[in-house]
Amino acid sequence: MTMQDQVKANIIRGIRKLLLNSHSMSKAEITEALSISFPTVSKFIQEMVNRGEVLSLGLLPSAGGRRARNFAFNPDFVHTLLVYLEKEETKYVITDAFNKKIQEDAVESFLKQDPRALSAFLRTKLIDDPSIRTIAMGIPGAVNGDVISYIPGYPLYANQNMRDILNLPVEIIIENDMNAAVIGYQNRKGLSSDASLVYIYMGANGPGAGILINGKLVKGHTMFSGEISFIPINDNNRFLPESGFDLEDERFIALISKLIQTISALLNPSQIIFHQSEVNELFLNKVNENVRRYFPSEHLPELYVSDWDKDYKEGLWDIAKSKLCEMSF
Amino acid sequence: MTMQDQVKANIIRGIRKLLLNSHSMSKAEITEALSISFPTVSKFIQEMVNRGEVLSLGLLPSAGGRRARNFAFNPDFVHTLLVYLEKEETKYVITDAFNKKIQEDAVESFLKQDPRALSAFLRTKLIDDPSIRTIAMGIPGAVNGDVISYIPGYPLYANQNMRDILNLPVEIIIENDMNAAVIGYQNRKGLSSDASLVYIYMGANGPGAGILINGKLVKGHTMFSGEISFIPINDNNRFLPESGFDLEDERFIALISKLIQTISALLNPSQIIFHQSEVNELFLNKVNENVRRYFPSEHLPELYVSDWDKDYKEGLWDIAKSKLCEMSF
DNA sequence: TAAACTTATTAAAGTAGTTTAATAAGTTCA
DNA sequence: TGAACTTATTAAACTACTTTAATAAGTTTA
Repeated sequence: MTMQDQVKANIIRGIRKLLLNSHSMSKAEITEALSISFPTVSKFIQEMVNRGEVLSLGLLPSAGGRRARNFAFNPDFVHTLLVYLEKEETKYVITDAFNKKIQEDAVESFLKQDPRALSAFLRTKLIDDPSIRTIAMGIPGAVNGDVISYIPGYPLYANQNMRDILNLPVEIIIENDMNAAVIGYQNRKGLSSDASLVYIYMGANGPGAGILINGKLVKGHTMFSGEISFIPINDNNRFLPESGFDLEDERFIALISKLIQTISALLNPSQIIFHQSEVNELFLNKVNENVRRYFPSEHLPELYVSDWDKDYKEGLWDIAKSKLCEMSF
Repeated sequence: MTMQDQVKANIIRGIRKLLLNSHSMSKAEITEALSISFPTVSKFIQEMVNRGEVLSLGLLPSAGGRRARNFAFNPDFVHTLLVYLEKEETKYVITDAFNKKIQEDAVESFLKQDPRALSAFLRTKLIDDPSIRTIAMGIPGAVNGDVISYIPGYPLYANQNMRDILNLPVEIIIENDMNAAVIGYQNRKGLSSDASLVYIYMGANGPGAGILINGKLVKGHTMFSGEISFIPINDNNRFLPESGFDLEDERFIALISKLIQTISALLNPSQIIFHQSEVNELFLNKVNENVRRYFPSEHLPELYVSDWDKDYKEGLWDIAKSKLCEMSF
């Protein structure tokens, strides 16, 4: 990719990102936001209008002079198919360019079946809605590029290159569910793009964490990061609540306290987030108080509860949206 | 900074980086390495030669056709003053553009004195060698931009903006010593620019770690990352070897094993590095064997010993070199 | 040893974003 | 209500990197 192709790609990505994150904008606003010249914005917007990607929305109220023309991303220029592969069921959502639901449903879990069954199912969705240009999938396993490198319990998906095996005529993006959730949280809360966050999920199949450092996902050398059940907090050299998830139990409080202390000492993130169905404010207050006895409080992260499902849903969309900004139409 | 200024800065940075990392290069080699056109390289090299930044070194042997002209960065175009602020003494090195030592000495520690004493000292060095354009300082404390945000034991330096208080007519860069060491290690070993490494130092004043994730230093929300003494491995909710640093002692082996297990479970780095004066191969083998009992061995990092002093020295230079590539002359 | 081939460099034409000037379309105020 | 001002858009001149062509300076081979 030559240097001016990169410049061009940068401009298009910038314009798309702005338009996808706001209802509508004028050329002057885009010029200002991207620090590029008005004529350049004008040229690119014209091209985007020509190919139906951007809609010209008429005139904005005057700001003291000639009224500016208003532009918005065409919601139906591209649709996205978001697929959530879960143990009990496979959820999917078809959304427009602004993440507005067009169709939503849950079907039998494909994780227990051959991936080709999933491929066939997705193909029917692509035929029903030819506007779909991207499929983003969330997976309860480790992802390395297009490959599922580790997915306990679902051998049919282990070490599969999903792009190859699904073999569909659209962009395929896969991501680990915890990683998607932490990205979703970051965006839902409007946190900075270089945030450092750790999202903790106790889960039925053992705990896990999604880790974002300097705004980038921490995947690890062998895609094994965030496997907090292997932190040797208990006597058995693991981190697993033998006492169960009893929010009143002192032992459970001590366990989570040590986890937080460990993460804080090593990474010093600004926030640690828990699933709202797993902990409550009272519990976190107790934990917070407990950790302060052993750790300087000015360096402790904020402890928050959040809605994991919402964060996960949003996160997968954010990942798809980033891809959308990169695509060429 | 407008878009084409960025393009220009990118090109200059690219050329400098190449020339500073190789003895000499032809224009064609630079063209190839940077994916920019020959005439553009030619233009920039010409400018750099004109201002004395680059030397024209004559003709290379023929590769089957017309012989190419050979270019190299002028070693004496800029000198750098590297300052290592340590407890017992302050070391400094003046180096040329290829990190060749021009002058080296150790003087009384400035950490116990007012920073203005350091300023006066550095000023004499700048007068002695007017080629010095950058001062890079390594500090046993947390650094946030130009500010020393935390430095136990040296209250005169705490919360000082070093750029302001030193008030010198050159670029000032400060970095934590552990962070510099991990960068130095990365470069000395020629590791990839997105490596994930943890450098562990037991130290006299308590242990610390320099953490590099996806090629970026992890500094933490309040510059408190890597404070591994606060990891609650012992019963007292800390990580401090009560048994002393006895490499034969089972308790010490267990302690380090748990530290490695913790780091691996959370971050899954490719390497964990120890100081060669603190551990030995035999000890690390024992630790490695120990961790494998509780942690999947395919996800364990490689354990290495390295020369901390060399890594630190090299790291501070690498940081200064990066700055040098950004500067305008 | 001269024609054919290779590689490096320079020159000229092409492409794409920026800057500046001109024009269009509003608002404000005497 | 029209002169002065404000903001948006378009047009033209400018700048800078790329591409292609021409030239320079070697090597190889019949």
